[in-house]
Amino acid sequence: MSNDPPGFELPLRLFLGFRTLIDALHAELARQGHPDVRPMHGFVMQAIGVDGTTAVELGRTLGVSKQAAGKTVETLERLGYVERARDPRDTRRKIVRLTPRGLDALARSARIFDELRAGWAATLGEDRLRALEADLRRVTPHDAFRLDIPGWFG
Amino acid sequence: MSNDPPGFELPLRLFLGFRTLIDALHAELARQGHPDVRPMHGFVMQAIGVDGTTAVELGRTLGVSKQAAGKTVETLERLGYVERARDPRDTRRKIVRLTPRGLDALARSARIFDELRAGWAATLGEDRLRALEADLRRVTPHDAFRLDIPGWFG
DNA sequence: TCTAAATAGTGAACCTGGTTGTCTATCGTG
DNA sequence: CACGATAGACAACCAGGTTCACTATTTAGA
Repeated sequence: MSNDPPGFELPLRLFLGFRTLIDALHAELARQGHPDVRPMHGFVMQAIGVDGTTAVELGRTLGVSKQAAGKTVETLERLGYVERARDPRDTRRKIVRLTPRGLDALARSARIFDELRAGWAATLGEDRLRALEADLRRVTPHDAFRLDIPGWFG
Repeated sequence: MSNDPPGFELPLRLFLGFRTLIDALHAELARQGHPDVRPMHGFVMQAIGVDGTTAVELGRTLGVSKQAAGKTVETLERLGYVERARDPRDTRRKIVRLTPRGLDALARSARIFDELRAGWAATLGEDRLRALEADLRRVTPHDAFRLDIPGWFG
């Protein structure tokens, strides 16, 4: 295997690919009226989803403590992307829901991601891109949406 | 293109692939006597390199302020992975060098990354993996080592 | 040559996002 | 109906990032 690329290139390229897409997404999102949504906020809003959730549940989804989830929700609330309301069936709970602005950001993100993917397809060819996605599916955990991105660094 | 996978899967898979490798690396690194080196430290040590560097230079390489670079060097120093010494030709500068322990961690990382890549090659086939790497090279910035990973989140 | 600009490092104050521990209010069950 | 489990909030702390300000040294130019 002495002719193989060094192993460290693989994680590097994966990360650069990820970063490239996320940076492009947020540049475009800023252009479309969402300049202050940070990469992490996108993932959090995705995790909140259109049906809403609670801080505890969100923390579990994202793999962080409920307090950390609560703090992030607070900042998202300050930015106008989510709102909280008491659950009438269980007054301990506070349902976190996306505001129209939050839903707009989410919808735009989905469209922009599709466009970015189309850009890659134009460069690589649709078949190569599909192969790339298929290969990645084989070497990554199957339950896609458990990213617990926040804070896994450090 | 209505039959294409949704665009958001691509960044997700790239990130999961990256994360999978990094997590595996650090699990193995911990097993091999380096339990307290964090993912970010690995990138920083890689950026320091075998020849050493300075805080300012390191900051530029990593895309963070010199103060931030300095702080990270401090913690790495506390952990015994780097040491600092004044540059005799320019007494303003302090050269940051990897200690033997730092070099050991770096060497082990390289070997483990190679092994992890071999694992992917066993799953996907060497040709598919090479194709994946080649495709990623085409859609990511060419100058590989400018990751400025620290803090690009948030 | 000598002064002024540029550079290296450091410290302080602050921000974000993470942690754990503690506390209260509410729910649900034995 | 009392007690354990759960939801949320608050505090103290940590890591790593930022900017601003400052000192010490080097370098370049009038």
